[in-house]
Amino acid sequence: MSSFQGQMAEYPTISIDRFDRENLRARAYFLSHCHKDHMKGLRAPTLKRRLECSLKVFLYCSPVTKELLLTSPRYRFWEKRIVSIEIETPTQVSLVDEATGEKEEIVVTLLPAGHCPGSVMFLFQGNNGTVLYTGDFRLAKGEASRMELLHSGGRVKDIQSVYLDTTFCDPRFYQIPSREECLSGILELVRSWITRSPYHVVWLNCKAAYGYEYLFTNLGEELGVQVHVDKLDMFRNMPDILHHLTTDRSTQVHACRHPKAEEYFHWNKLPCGMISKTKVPLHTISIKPSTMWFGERTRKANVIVRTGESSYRACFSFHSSFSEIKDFLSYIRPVNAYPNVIPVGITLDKVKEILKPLCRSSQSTEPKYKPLGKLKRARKIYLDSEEEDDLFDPLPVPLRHKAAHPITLEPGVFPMTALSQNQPEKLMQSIECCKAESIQSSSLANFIDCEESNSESEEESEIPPTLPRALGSEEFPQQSADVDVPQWEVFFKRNDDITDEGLEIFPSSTETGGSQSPKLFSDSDGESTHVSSQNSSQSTHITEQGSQGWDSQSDTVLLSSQEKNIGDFTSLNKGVKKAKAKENIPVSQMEQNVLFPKDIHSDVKSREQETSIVPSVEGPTIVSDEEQLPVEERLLSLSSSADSQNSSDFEIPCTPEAELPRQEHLRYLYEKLAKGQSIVVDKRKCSLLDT
DNA sequence: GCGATCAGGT
DNA sequence: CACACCTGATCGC
Repeated sequence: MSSFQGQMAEYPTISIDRFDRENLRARAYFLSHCHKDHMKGLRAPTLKRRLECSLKVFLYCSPVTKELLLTSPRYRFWEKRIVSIEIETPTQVSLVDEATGEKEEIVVTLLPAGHCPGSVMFLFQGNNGTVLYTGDFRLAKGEASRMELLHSGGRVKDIQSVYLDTTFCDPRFYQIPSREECLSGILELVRSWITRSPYHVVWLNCKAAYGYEYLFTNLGEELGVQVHVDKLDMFRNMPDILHHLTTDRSTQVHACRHPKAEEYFHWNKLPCGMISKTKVPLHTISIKPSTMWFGERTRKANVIVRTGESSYRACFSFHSSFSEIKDFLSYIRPVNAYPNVIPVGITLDKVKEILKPLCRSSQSTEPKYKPLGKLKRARKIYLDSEEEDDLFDPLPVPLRHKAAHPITLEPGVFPMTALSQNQPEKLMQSIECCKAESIQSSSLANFIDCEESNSESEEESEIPPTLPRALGSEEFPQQSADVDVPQWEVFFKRNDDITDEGLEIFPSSTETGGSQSPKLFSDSDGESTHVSSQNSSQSTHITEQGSQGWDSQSDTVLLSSQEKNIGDFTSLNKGVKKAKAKENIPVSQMEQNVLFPKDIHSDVKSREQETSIVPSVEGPTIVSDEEQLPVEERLLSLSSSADSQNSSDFEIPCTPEAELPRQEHLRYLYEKLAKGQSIVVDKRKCSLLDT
């Protein structure tokens, strides 16, 4: 639950995700996503009144968030005052004090947050520096490195402060199975059940909240079923979601709700009232999405846990795990990181303590223990699972430079650039300097119910489903009206490369006569716990063979019985393969990748497209702050290389360390080490533009 | 009648 | 575990 009060130190005249108290004086409002805990005060009469007299106050959000928000009649009064900003399009916003006429310009960029439809992070750039408000987010490891607009000049931008979703920022929540793992687990459970007969139905016990849609759409796509929901008109302009939903109760997959749903379910009745189909009683199982987490060294267990005869919990998280947060933050390396959420069971100070070493300032002040007697560029032993397994020493300071300040503009919003969304991605390194030292395992069941509500319940829209909404085009003629059909993919990239690992635990065909429930818990490997009772999840906390390499590599594998077969590089290769399939990297660039080590989540980014903010339609010219550095030169070339010297004020090493070398290269390095040869790495010269 | 707050539930 | 909502009761405007 967000406890962010709405204002950031650097830009106190804007309010984000809070609309009460001090925020009533804001010059501009931002909404990261449509969950209630981020909308406090948004429909209060005080704000409504203020809006009536302050004609220059607007609410900025993503097109999908605008759509979802305006579906609710209670927020309809915002209609003329919401400005949707396209994802990944730096846009200038004028912050005007209506009393004094004082004006400040700020450039905001919306970055997909992977939390729910429409959810974004806000990157603000202005006179008080660059700050990132993450809203709520779930980003997989390495995803920050693929965000074009977090970078500039081939490096991560110089970010002063990050206002961070710290929901699971506690070592207790070290890992949460990936979206893909959870999805495929649920998928196979549902498949194994509904293929038994037309009378076998599944109730997805989801709470009133946006965020389950990607589950519905994936079930729809994989199983060819539509999901029964109570309402779908909010998605009327989102065909990719709408297509997989239905209000027809006769489907085999339900996500409908009812206050007495649990009671209904006890009597084999669905929340929508369905109890039989053509007079044949239904066989129903319930699947309750819950967050399951695993400690740092815990081998993952199944993403599905049976909690009763016909009840299951399925792993599902809207928020990044501790290791994902750590990866994100240590990549961004802001000067400051402020928690937006106090995780359960720990204090604000404790969270700050956790965040601090991930911030830049800590690097100079906190001496880090380093083992003595290292060989030059000696390989570190793989210690823990989620870490970067740096092949090389982390450099003390990541490269960064400040973005150029855009020129001042008239009030309103101006898209600053028209970057292609499909451009190849940057190859950026992850820098992992700080490993969690001790992870206390919880003896508690490691799941949390997944609930983030958004629905307005009662009197919801009577809008004709087909009518597109008129946008505030008078105010902002540069925004083409009625064309912003929200794109679901922007928020959740679907991974088309889901491996078939783990599928064997859900025999979809074999019919076991005895139990009504699908057979779920084959012991996929000797030690992973699997369960058919409620105490199961505790066993997932069992700490296993401390620092063995292989289990640390298996972080992308959850269900697999192949875990034990994972060699040193299996998951690396898999990662590369995934990235390739997912990101549509041009063949030529993939070929380049072969030549260089790369992080499993990194991709080569085309140089020519950098973060240069170029004029789009009528936007002003904002110049790229620097020339691109050739990515390739910063990669494996371990000999000294002249990285681009353009505009270089300082010589600072680039940060290639975090790229995980490819198998071939590792072997090469190992061979050299085995032969007693030293591996020489020269400091490379890179430019640092900011000061 | 409505909003804010709290207790209780999931 | 206690999330992040919902519902219902109470209180004050």
